[in-house]
Amino acid sequence: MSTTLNIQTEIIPNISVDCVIFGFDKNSKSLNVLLIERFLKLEDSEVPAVNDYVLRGFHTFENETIDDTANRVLKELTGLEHLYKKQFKVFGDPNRLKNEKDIIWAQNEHFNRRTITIAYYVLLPTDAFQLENNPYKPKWFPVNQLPELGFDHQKIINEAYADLKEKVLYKPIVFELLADKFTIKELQDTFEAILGVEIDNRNFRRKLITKKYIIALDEKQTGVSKKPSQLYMFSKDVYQKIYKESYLINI
Amino acid sequence: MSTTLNIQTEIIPNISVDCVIFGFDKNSKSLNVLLIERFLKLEDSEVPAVNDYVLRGFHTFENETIDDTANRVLKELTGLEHLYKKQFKVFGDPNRLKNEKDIIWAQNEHFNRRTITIAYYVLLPTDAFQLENNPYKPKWFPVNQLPELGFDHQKIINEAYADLKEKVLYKPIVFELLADKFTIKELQDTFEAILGVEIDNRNFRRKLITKKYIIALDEKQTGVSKKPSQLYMFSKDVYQKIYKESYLINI
DNA sequence: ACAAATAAACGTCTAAAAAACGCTATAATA
DNA sequence: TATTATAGCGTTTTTTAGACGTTTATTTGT
Repeated sequence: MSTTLNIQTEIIPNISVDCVIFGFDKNSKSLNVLLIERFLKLEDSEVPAVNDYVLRGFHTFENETIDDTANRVLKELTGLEHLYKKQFKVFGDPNRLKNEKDIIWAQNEHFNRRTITIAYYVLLPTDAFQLENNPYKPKWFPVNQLPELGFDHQKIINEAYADLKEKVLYKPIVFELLADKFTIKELQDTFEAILGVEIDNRNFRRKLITKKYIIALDEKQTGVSKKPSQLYMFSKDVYQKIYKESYLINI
Repeated sequence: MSTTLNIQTEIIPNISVDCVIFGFDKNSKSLNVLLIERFLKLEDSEVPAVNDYVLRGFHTFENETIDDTANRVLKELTGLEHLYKKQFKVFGDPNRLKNEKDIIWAQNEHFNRRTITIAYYVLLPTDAFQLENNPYKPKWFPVNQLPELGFDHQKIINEAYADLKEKVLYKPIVFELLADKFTIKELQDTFEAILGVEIDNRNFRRKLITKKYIIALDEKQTGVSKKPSQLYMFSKDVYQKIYKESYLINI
């Protein structure tokens, strides 16, 4: 037994945090969501009572901020810290758990029936960490081909995706979905995957390359069987200096 | 005693909803926030122990949605329903109540020390309802000249205002701060008050008038001592048809 | 009845940005 | 050395933003 002081505190039974983890896979050009399996087999039955997918979530501890609960979820699932995350909405409907499976699950886990969950979404490249050896067995699913989801998690993902689609148009958050060094084509692929549109490569390229916060590196892509492309990085510093306030009314 | 069935339920002691009510006063051209007084005089003291202002908030009932808690706050304070409201952030720091007054107040009201509050902001014209006869004695304060505020409410207002400033640039929410019929000048005044900038009247006018969802009415202003201006309305229907997807990447 | 004052409303020009589309360059590999 | 896929540059047209001058409608004072 360790002599380390154990400052573990109680969880708040009616407050949880769920994270919609969006990962962009630049090879398949697909925007994915990370889900874990929810599986329950009752003693008296042959078929599983619950067998679907859910978002990962934790209950908040008494002495913990909401952001730290989200960080805990992310650390546990991805091993990573300091990820871009956006707290976008609270889901607190008294009838959130309405279907049979959710009720069985809640009883089995001794959940509080009226739990409000504070939802975040998170952006990262899918290859930022490895899925193997993770005890939760998380899996990536394309955002438009999700499996059957438990609780109100389909709704949560829909709203996260809607918010992402909106924000990506006027905030520099796409870069969070890519590695530090990226090509203009990858950036375009990311926009296309998120928005579900086609973008003219020539206009997109010109528009982005002329931005002062998109910085060309002294490096080119390697290991490709075509003309290797120029690598770029995004400078948050430069961005913030430029976009102090622009006040272009765009309604 | 009434025979009406009383379906009053318990409150959830650790979950509350606070509303930042923004009102635009087109006469003073000022963006205001509605606050109520927080006053407490302890038996053994001459001077009040607590005497400042706060946002209005309620605890959520066990059988109530979060949105309905917000609606309850708004109804109580303004008498109005169906106001534009945006749930923008949760404030759930374990040390939210840190100064002396907040702790005295919390003890006196038997508040749960770890309460998370779900914050909304609301937009309406200040003349949409009357302040008189309201038992809470709410008062309007210009957003840039707020009095001393209790709890973390200054922080909540700051974040609401920051979110409003951002959203107003690309979502048609200004109209919520004006009456159904408005002049182009009033619209401009509203933008100027929110953003704290000056806008060229001639360019603004041209830009707005050409929008299909800004519809000129067969009416002019009355009771003004200058050339009366044309009244317009905002058509949400037309707006939504046009802006299904515009996908202009504006980073 | 008329002039002065004031804000509404319209117009013109210029520069910048977006959109549409044609074309060339570079590397791997067959 | 030819092929081919993608990277990357260029040109024109259209749209929008920004700066600023002018006219028009109304009330109010004389």
